[in-house]
Amino acid sequence: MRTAPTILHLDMDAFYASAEQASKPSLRGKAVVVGGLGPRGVVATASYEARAFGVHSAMPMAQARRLAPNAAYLTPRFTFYRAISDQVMGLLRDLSPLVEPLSLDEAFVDLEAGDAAWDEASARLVGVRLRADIRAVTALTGSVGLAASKMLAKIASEQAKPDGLALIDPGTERELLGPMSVRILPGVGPATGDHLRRAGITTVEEIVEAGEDEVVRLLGKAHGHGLYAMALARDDRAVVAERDTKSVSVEDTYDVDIHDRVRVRMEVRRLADRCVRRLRGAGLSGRTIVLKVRRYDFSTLTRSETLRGPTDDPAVVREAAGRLLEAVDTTGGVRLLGVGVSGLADYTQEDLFAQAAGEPELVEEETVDAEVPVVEAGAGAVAERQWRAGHDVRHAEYGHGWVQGSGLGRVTVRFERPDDVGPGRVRTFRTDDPGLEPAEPLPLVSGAVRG
DNA sequence: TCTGGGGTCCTCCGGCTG
DNA sequence: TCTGCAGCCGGAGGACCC
Repeated sequence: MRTAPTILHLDMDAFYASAEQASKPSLRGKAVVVGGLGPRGVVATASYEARAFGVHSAMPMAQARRLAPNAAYLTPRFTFYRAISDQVMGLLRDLSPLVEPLSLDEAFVDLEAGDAAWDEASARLVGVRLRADIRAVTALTGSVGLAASKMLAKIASEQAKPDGLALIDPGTERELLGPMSVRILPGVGPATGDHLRRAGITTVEEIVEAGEDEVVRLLGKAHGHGLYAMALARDDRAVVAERDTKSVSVEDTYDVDIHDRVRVRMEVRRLADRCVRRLRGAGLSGRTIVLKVRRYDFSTLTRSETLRGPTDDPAVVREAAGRLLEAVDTTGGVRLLGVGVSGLADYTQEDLFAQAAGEPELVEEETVDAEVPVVEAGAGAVAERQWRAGHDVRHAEYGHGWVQGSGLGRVTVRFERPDDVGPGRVRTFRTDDPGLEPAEPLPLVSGAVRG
């Protein structure tokens, strides 16, 4: 275990919501909630203003709306966030070749491996500069944690939030961790937390006091030994730059439970196709096909089948998923269906498509990029354009703006750009207004290159 | 109140095989 | 040929993370 605080953890502050606020001046300083807007959506990110009302990640959207009825509610724009994330990850890779992204908004960096820092003073300097660079390039803020291990660097960045930097001095770890809740330790979620609490253990200190044997008895071997070591601030997990994908899956939660068996079969086929498209996109194939079903009562079951060899043939995956479905009782209705492939191998089989005799080829999804407003054929002869809330548009006369809302043949647009100082003006159009068209997001910092 | 989507890892169980 | 056993693999589910 190293002795200098040269592991850096970066966590962008309320990332999706902050990106939306940076992109839309009228939302700055306001409660913003990003997540699924359907009846079964959950919150992905809430701005700090929304958190003041008690809104937080993973909360059902309906509950968020009761707590913060006046907040702005937006669907996520992952393509936009990914572009910003690429810029941030680029800054991290300038520091070291050992960068381990955990998600779009979080990463570990091994500063020693990049010769970027070797002691407390140099690490702190790197952190300060990094935060300034992130702000200059993206107009967003990130919090930085510095420590001698991944676990402690992550705890430090948590303490630094929002918009701060914290460094844990080597030698002070045990003292710092002791009084903290067991939930601070990686791998302790609600279930393990409850388990420990029933045994009278609520703080990190109490894990140490209970002793390794007792913790192993309570939680099992792998988890117990690991957790006891973490409680002693022992964590020598390395920063790993490249991780192989182990599985690829897609799933959909339906606004209304599906009861019709024919419809269920159709959805499973569609999901199988989508999954294969992702699989092939990543240049992979896999041996094990997994079907996931969440029933009306939220009970979830998975059924899997392992093939003789890896496949990326849509017909094979469709058939396997279909077979698995036949063994599942869906009377009562299903709220979620999913199809996944694991046991991955590093190749695709172009020619196998030809073998799917009589089977329809991969059907292109009606919306390839669901984040872009699309022209969709409606039930009638007249095509009606769908404008998604929060997405960028351009109007021939008024310029760049974003969709505030749409319905009943009308779409309301606020015309503003990221570099505007105050909120822009609002106009309402017919949804088929010929002057209105979808647009790409503008860079948050003028002059900055978007990825 | 009513619970997303995409992952990873661990545990347990049962069957197969040498 | 039967039995016991160890080890591996597949399948299912749970917990956790962002």
